[in-house]
Amino acid sequence: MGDTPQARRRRVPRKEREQQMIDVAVQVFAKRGYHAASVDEIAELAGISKPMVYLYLDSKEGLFLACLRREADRLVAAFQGAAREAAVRGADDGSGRGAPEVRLHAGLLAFFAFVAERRDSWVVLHRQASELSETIAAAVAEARRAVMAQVAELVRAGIEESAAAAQLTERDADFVAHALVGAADSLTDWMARNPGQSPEGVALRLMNMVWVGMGRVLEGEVWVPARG
Amino acid sequence: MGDTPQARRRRVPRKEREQQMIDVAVQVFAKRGYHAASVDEIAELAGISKPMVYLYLDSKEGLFLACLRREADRLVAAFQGAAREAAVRGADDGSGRGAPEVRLHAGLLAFFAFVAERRDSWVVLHRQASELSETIAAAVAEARRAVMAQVAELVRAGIEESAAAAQLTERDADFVAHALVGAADSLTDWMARNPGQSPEGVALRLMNMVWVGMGRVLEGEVWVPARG
Amino acid sequence: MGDTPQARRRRVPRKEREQQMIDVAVQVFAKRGYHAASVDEIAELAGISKPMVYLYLDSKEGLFLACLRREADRLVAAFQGAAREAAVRGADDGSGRGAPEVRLHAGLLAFFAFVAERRDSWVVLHRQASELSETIAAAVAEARRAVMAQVAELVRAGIEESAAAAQLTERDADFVAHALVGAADSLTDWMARNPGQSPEGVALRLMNMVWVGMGRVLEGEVWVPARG
Amino acid sequence: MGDTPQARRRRVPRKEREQQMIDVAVQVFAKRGYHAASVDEIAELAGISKPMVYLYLDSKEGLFLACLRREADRLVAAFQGAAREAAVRGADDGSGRGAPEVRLHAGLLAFFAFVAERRDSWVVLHRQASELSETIAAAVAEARRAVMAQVAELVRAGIEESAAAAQLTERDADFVAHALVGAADSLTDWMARNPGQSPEGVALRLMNMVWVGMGRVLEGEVWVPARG
DNA sequence: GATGAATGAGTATTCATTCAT
DNA sequence: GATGAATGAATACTCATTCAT
Repeated sequence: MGDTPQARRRRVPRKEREQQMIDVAVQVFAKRGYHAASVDEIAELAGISKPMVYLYLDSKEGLFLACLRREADRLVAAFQGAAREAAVRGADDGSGRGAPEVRLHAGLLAFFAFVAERRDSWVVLHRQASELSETIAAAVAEARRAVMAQVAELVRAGIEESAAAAQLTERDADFVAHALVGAADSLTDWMARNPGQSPEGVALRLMNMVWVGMGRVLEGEVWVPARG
Repeated sequence: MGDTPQARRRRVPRKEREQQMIDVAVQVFAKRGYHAASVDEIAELAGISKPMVYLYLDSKEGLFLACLRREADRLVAAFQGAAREAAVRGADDGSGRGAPEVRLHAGLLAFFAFVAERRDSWVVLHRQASELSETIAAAVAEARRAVMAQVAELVRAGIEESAAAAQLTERDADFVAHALVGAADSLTDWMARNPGQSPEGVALRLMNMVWVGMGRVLEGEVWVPARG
Repeated sequence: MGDTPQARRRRVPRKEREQQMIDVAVQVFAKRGYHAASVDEIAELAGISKPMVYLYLDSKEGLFLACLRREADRLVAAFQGAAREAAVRGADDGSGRGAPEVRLHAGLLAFFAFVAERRDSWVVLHRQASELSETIAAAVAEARRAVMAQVAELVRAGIEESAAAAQLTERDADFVAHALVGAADSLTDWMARNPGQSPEGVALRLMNMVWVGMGRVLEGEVWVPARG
Repeated sequence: MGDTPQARRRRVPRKEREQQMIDVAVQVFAKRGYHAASVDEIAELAGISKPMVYLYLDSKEGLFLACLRREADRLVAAFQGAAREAAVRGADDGSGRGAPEVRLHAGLLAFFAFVAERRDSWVVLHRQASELSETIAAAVAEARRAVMAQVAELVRAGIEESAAAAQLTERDADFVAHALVGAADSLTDWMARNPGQSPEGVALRLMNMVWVGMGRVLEGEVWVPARG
């Protein structure tokens, strides 16, 4: 009659159960998207019954929000933690805190590391995209690739004209294209929030920021983080 | 009692009806997201019955793909058209075609104009995000804003150190933050596609491209499109 | 106001509910045919909601298959049980088992008893015919009757020539006609499975089996089951 | 502008069009069953538009009835024609008409020939069975086979006891089993129409008719049609 | 703390049938 | 004689959510 330690433990404390649920839910939401994810599947994978989910997290929405909050906190903590640490390390430069770009670089680094390690968390935070059927997702990906290809080609052309061209690869052009397209996409939101701004203004600003930067880099100007 | 010409006509030719359906569908998909959009609503708003949708576009998926294709074609055409036109205009510089950055700038401009004019199309193409309930969408927006705020603060700090600081506003920092975050997000895909790349490498590249560019701009280096 | 014990209970164990569903489904499928039967109707008659049907039996097809299996098992069990019992009873004839014809007779008897008692089960097992509207069903029945009438007439003519005619009625001719037509119909499948067989061969075999048998019977040869 | 003779003729006379439709409809109804057959498919295969079907045959039901009637007439005509012809040929035996069994045999022969040649017609007339999905059809076939196998085994056992066993094959037992099962199935209707009859009575009658006949045949009594 | 049993409300999809030309 | 355009009505199936134990 006695439950062995290996048996799925009954009567697990609330906090622990909640974390189990959220762990599973992050995976499922990332894999299927919010709508397509079913509470049934999450409950089953978590090894508990549906009513528990509702008892602890209230609703599907509550469950998703819990995922969102936990992962967002983790990401922010990683970013902030890294930036602060860099500040502390840089504090001996006399300014009392690290240079902004050092902190920014540390934050970006933490971000990319987070995403590399916890893809699911990032997907839940930023893209509930896979809602879409495979057919549709493929069409979307194709459309995106077409845009990317055009941009990449222009970038490549720009690079070729530079003296440093030889050292630069296809992959570099691709990198710049991704950054550019991502920036443009995101600036879309900035435009929506700043109604007075004309497309002309936005395009010009973006060109200045990215193209000039790229040009400097090609001319040999390089930014490197100070030794930690 | 007479039907005005504007009254919803009966017995419209197939091609025309299809465009009507797609027009409406783009709006609804943009507003609700793929899953939450119901064929019922689309049919009703289009002033026709559901079977017509299925007769002409085959399925909900078919309908969405039709939207996707039409809008993607329009966007690509706008981008490409602008870039080519710029190339033609620039042909007298002796190179036989416009400089790459001129063409890129024209393309970006066309892109931002497209998005400004046809928000729905862009949402359908790129973000079926609003799948999410208002509550969730708000939480997502909040999370994003938190990230944005941190980045923007670092950017502002960087700007402040520059001599040109006085001329630069809150809005400029926000612009850079959006561009940076968007680029970082997008580079997430680039990382996934280039498995060897370390987060360190990506962060460094991004810093170089954006920060150096920003620095140059702050120092007065400005890129301007040639007079058309 | 008090619930009688007979009142439809809530929260019935799964196995029991499944049997209730199948009971109702057999009736409805028999009455309406597979396509015309609606899961809605079955659920309502069973006093439960549709999702329960899908939860327990998976799909309309699954529901039908469950009916099919249960009734087929019952029929086979009845046939087999009767045949075996006859074998046991006849074991004292020295052969160690009953004569084949005794067992066959017992099986046939069980079959006819089963069909007489559980018409619905038989209809589900063998004829999902009532798919057809009343009008069509009537036309089909009429066509069948026409065939039957012709055959019956020939049988009657055959009987009349025999000495024993006086004792034989209209009903007997009808019996033979039904047996003959049913046999012919079924042999249609046998033909399909034995491609080499010519219609001539089949017709001849059937005549030999039935007509000769009928002739012997008319001449007074009678088979009777041994006293049980 | 002139229509070539090969082009699908427009303006075909009504009777001809009707026959075209019925030809196609018989095929489709046989292949899909009544419900699963769609007027769309029939119209398309017939090379005309749906409204024509409704103009000429009134409704799906009307279309099916037209098929039913035409094929039933053909079958009855074949059966009757053969029987009459046999009667005429046998008229010189002095009775003024052929012996009943000769006519019956001729009719059966015509029937099996009809079914062999026009499977679709027979399916429409007698079995709208394929309404069922493949999965279900397979389960039904399996159930039927199980019954058939049991019966066939008893038949085989009966045959083995006979002196003539050596000459008889597996296929013969199968033939008898098909005839028996078909007869039993059909007698099910006879029972329903003759309420007083007990299962016992029916089983006994059937045994007498078939088993005795089989026994005679095994003992060498053979019926052969007179030379035509 | 935990769950098997149960459902209301909705959604995509299909099809026979008719109208306007 | 012939058809493209259009629809009302129905149906299988799903899912978040809640009771009763």
